[in-house]
Amino acid sequence: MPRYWLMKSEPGCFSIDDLKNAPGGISPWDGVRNYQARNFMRDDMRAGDKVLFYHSVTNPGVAGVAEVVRESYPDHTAWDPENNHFDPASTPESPRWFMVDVRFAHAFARPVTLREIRNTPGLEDMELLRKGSRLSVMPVTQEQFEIICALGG
DNA sequence: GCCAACGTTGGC
DNA sequence: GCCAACGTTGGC
Repeated sequence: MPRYWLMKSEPGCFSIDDLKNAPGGISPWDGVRNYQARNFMRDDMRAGDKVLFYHSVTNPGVAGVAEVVRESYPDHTAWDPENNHFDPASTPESPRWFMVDVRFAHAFARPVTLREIRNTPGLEDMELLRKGSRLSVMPVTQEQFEIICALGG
């Protein structure tokens, strides 16, 4: 049974086009430094799960769809002092942060904006819309996933 | 265990 | 740039 997620990224940092242009359209989803988001990736994501790729900050909205192709493994960027997401508390012997690999599936012809999500019946319960929500990795229902794909064309 | 201070996220 | 909301840290 495939399952469904929404993952946020600032397009200035990593956009859906960056994923599309990565080798094989595959990239690690690194840099997550929030325990709840980490737990979703580490404990619950399975290869084959579908992902709504959400662009935050600049024209916030869902830009397209990706798929989980590798289940969780340690996020080595946490071990690199030169990396923005360096965390000295994480070590190769005892990794604190984990990531998955995702593969580009497709980009929506028309991004589904946050405003549109807010105004579409059937999407009002999305975690994304919860006031103050900052989760960067969150589950969505199959119904929510399909409504957004239909809006995206 | 409490909670104030701080840094970050992210919409607008 | 502003600021509300949140998560983490660290003193006590």
